[in-house]
Amino acid sequence: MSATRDRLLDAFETLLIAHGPRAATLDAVAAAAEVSKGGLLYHFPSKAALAQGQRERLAALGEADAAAMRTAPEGAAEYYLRESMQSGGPLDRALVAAVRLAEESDGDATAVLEELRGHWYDALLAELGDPALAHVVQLVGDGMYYNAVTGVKDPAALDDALAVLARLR
Amino acid sequence: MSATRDRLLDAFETLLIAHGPRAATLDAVAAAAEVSKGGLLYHFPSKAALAQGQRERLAALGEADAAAMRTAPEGAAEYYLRESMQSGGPLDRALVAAVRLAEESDGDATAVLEELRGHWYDALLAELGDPALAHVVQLVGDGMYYNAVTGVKDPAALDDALAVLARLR
DNA sequence: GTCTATATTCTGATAGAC
DNA sequence: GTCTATCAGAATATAGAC
Repeated sequence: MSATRDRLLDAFETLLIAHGPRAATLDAVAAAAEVSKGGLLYHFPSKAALAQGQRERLAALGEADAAAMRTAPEGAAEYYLRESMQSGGPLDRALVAAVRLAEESDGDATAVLEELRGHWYDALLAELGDPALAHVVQLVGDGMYYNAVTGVKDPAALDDALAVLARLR
Repeated sequence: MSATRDRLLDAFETLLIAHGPRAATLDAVAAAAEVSKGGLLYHFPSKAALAQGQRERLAALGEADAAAMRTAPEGAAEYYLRESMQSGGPLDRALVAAVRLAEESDGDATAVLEELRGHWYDALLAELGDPALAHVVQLVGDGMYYNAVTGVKDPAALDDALAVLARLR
């Protein structure tokens, strides 16, 4: 993996997260990665290729995370909720960036998000044993993400979610 | 309220929902509303003015909805969860459009979303009486929205959420 | 209130030098 | 692998006619 290639993906994600798809232009990405536009287009021949590179990065990080859930000492559910709140890590960044791209109607990004959702649900179900409960825990995590994505602050979310979860099992 | 003005806001929301902020150009909005670009710019002198018009529409619809929650026969929580799943109504459209705009930075859209969130939470708390539970119900609703916004299908969400909610009270 | 025409800047992409 | 130069088309916005 080329270092420049990774810098370009980092810059692309940073712009998507901070200012949305409209700001994530080839010009802006190249400038943020301190490369010329020509340099960018050597690694990613088109904007679609850049988006695809981002999706591949997310898929790799997401699958690793689903595996980590299953062996987490605090259990898959708590690991998942904690992860949903946490902001700024590589997975979180890749996920928020992909959500921004998904809004551009690209069915490809939605497909990756949907597949990862399935992996996370399976890990939750393996721990909790209850499909409806696993589903609701996942929705709570989704809700935390939703707020993070829209910029809404909700600091008490994790504590309240864990408290209610404790009452349910 | 001018009819053309409303048609322009409708077209703006439709484009934001279907294809994201990049597709919601002045040209495209004007064409979808069957008005010329000059006609659009008479009603909304800039793109920022168009976005502001959309935020005002959302604020009005959202406040009316929070009031409706408090008098809903099935109770505020069920009303809220059902509303979060429902797709295509005026409030739903305005909300999804505002989320897309919120990503373009501009704290203004986030401020409206945050304020509406507060109204909905107050209505949930008034029915449920339990802050942590009200918070979790809201997060589940947020989660349903998150999936709707990213295009992920999750048809069983409402039934599972209502089943788990029944166990909690 | 709505239109057409135009100015200006931005955006994605190509070509070719180094 | 990276750069500069350049192009065609799109985007926001203005001016002025009707």
